[in-house]
Amino acid sequence: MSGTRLDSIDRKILAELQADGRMTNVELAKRVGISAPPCLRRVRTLEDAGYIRGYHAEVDARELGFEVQVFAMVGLQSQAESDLSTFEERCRGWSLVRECHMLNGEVDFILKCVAPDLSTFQTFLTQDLLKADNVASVKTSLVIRGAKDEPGVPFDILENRLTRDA
Amino acid sequence: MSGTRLDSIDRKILAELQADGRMTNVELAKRVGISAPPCLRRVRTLEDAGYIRGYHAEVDARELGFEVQVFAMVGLQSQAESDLSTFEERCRGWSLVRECHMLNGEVDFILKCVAPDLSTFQTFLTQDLLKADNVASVKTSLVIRGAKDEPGVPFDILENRLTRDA
DNA sequence: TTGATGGCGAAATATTATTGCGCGTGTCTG
DNA sequence: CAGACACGCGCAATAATATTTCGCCATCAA
Repeated sequence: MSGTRLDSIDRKILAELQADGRMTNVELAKRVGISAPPCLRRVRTLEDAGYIRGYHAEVDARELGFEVQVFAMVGLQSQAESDLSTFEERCRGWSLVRECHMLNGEVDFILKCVAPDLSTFQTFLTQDLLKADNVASVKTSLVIRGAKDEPGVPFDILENRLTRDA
Repeated sequence: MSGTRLDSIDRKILAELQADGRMTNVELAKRVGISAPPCLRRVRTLEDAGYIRGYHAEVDARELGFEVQVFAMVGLQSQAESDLSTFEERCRGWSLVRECHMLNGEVDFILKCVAPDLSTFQTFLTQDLLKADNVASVKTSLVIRGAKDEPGVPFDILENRLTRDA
């Protein structure tokens, strides 16, 4: 399944679809240098193998009224596995929390949150996050502005590293 | 242009396309309860108005060999606007840096980085980031595991807040 | 050499996107 | 209060795209 290695065409496909997930299969085929049918087969294979997890429209949060973006560093009282996963489960249930990553170091978790305004976030912070079981400390930092926001894979590096094989 | 307010159908469209950016227009139309032609027109309008910035395949970084994910908190020596934007420009040029946000508080920037392995990241850290002009301090935290990663807009909250109008 | 395997591309078919047009609804205006 | 207008819908027709089918060629192993 995921044991199959990717060749340079597969990587091009992934790079193109990461950049434009709604590209037509004909267009994609043209760009990667093969015809449409095998191109579509490769895409399906990449999807099935889990290289492509899904497709998403990038929606402008600000235009929709989500003006505020906040990073929250969370420290827990207990780092027992069951307590960690309990907290993670909580995070998954909070709509304002868009990302939750467990970290090494002094802080246990970093959360990326969005909110329509500061008071909404403050309410969430005091009523939900700080009151959650096992939460010892929360330090928040407001995002003043974004300079770069391109989640995903740096395919330029991939090509350099793999020029040897395939 | 973006002065036009969205009705509940528009919001449904955005929510659906955020969840599945490759949904066919017929399927989308069915889900939001209108026929295909007006649905497509709405999508185009939303794109042109900037509500939809683009479409992207979600690629599994781990499968592609990017095992390491790191948050880096960066402090600068000077917070003069020109120095800030110089640093931001640098970040845009670094492939390993996928996100760069300016923060309030003690730290000036938070960077989300990916790398194939720890040594690649360490090389980047010491050779590039720490050597960059104006960088005063960098604290890094390795991501141990991800509990939630859904960049985007929490449409469930949007609906609750807007049930009044439209 | 020969048979099996895998991937390609041309052609045919099924889906989907897109355009053009007439209809109904709500609003503004005389 | 009627009529003109603007807006957005949906039907039907057309264009583009996706998807299947099938035969060909290269590679590899026996």
